[in-house]
Amino acid sequence: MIARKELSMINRVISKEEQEYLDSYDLSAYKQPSLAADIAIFSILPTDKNSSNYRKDSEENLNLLLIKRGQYPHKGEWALPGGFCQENEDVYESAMRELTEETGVENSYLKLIGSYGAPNRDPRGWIISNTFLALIDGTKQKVNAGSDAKEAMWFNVSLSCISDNKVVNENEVIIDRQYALSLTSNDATKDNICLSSTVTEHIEFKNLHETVSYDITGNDGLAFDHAMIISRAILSLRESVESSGKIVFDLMPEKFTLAQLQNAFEIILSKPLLTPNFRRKMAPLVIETDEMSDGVGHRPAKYFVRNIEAFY
Amino acid sequence: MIARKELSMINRVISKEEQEYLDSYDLSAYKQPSLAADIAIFSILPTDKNSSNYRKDSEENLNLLLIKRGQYPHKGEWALPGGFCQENEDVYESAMRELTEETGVENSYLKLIGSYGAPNRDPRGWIISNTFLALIDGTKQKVNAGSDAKEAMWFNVSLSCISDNKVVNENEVIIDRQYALSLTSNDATKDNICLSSTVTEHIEFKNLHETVSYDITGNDGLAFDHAMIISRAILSLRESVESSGKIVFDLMPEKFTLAQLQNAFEIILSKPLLTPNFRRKMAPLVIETDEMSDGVGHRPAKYFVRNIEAFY
DNA sequence: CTAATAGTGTCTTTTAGACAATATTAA
DNA sequence: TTAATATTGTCTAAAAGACACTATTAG
Repeated sequence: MIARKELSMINRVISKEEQEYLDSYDLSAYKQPSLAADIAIFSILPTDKNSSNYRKDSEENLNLLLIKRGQYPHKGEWALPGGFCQENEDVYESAMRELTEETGVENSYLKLIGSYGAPNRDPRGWIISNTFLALIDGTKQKVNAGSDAKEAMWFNVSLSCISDNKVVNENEVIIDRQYALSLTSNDATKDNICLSSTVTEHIEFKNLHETVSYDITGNDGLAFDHAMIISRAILSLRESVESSGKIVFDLMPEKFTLAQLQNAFEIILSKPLLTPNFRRKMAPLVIETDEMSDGVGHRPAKYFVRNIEAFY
Repeated sequence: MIARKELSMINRVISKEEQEYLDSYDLSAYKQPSLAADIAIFSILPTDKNSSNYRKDSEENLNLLLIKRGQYPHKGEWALPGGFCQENEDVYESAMRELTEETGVENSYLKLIGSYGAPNRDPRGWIISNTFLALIDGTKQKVNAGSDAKEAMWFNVSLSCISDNKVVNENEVIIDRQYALSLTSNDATKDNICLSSTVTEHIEFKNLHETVSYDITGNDGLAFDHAMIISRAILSLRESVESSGKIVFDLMPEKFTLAQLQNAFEIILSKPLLTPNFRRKMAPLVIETDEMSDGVGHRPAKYFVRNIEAFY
């Protein structure tokens, strides 16, 4: 829900002395990096396999958009959509531009969640990636809306903690967690593609301060350090939803049922919620319409829209 | 509390074909920016004026560290500490390096909060600033610990909303807010320095999506777009504290009284809290020591330390 | 003693959790 | 009718808000 654009009108008189300084100033005296914007674009989509039971709703899942690299490095591997930041734009604009190119979506929730610049992360050289979390309405997206021939695909994504080790000493805590990241292609027309990775999280609290580091300890099919970036994007998404929940609406179409909304919460938080309590909590944030779902093989549900006044 | 360091060990076999591709690849074919890390370093410090009343505790305030620019551009104006990212480090490391240089503090809470790259933000050229929020224990810091002769100073900082306009149409919300940012030097030995700025926040919800932009509409004494960056850092700090509160402990020394802790919350949230309720909420996060404050002109207070187990 | 701050007890209100029960649809 | 999902009601438990009250210190 937060797409940011910064404008600073700094009207300043530049003296002759300052102009001379500026004219002789050489930014490239220090080596400059390339700056990329990489985006973890999530949406909620139905899984491919339809249940044979006409009564059952089709299952939904968290999906992430990846692009198959057509060129070195990491040719043939799957990577987050992204691109280099250009001189006439800030990095939010780069991210939004890439997002529109890949999905056809003009606006979306877009939030800066990290910056990655480990010296060896890209064999082409010094490339820093500012990474973004984007959430889009799954019914709106059109993969490969852009004209370029990149192969883009939605993947069912899941991140689960497979080991969690905590050691508490006096005034000191060390936590090691391993996460299994798993991605499977959500497209029946093509062969099933499975990508996976193991990411280790190391948290150290010592001398009154916390240090967190991440490491890729296993990787199958994901380019660069993207397995780590994706894992952290998912953790960041969960955190955001836990702390307010309002961003979940960015995954919804204009009109949605409360079951759809609840489903989205459950998918992101990886835990079931009690329906009556969920509805009670959402009540002030939505407005009932007079439309109903139909042809669903069971009792139809009311469609709701956001109650935007309650958001501000 | 979160200082991040990323390590990705990507062990990959590079084919001859790929090596040839890499050898001929020229990153500088596209223009490259300079990347800077700028840090909003906050701490809570006593205000300069001591009350004449021996019973009263000295007042405390939120303080921000600024550096007087000794060179063009914006020579003589005050700016956030920061510096260019170097090739052997990621931008978190640049931020931490700058922080240590300026304050002598080795570890601190450090969080990426934004990226600024408007084309005209720096007259020297294309400089992108990844900005960080840092919180340090005010009793530990030593301004100008580094050897360079930069003039660094703590400023009492306050951000207040001076106008708030909301228009709700059908499916559309437009909000315009003006914030007054005010900074006054916290150093009795020098002349009183007052910096101020007006920053406008524009929020638009339209076509199911939110767009937020910020603009500097008045500025006295602050360099570049730093008035906006500072304002947003303060808003970001408030948001973090509202959503969990745990980061407030990063502003505390090892041992602190509950009144000190409550004071920090009140300063950041700009609102008074009810003491009994505050103590009840903090109880699981702290451990009582057997030390007490003394010589305070009134009933002494117990010192507490963090209960680190409750944080994880 | 007094002003100032430290610390406790308890009542009320709000919010969250659990679960039973009823309602409606397509086949 | 039935299996599936939609929707409501209500009881209980926990958390948050409000405020009266007692405790301790330096001067």
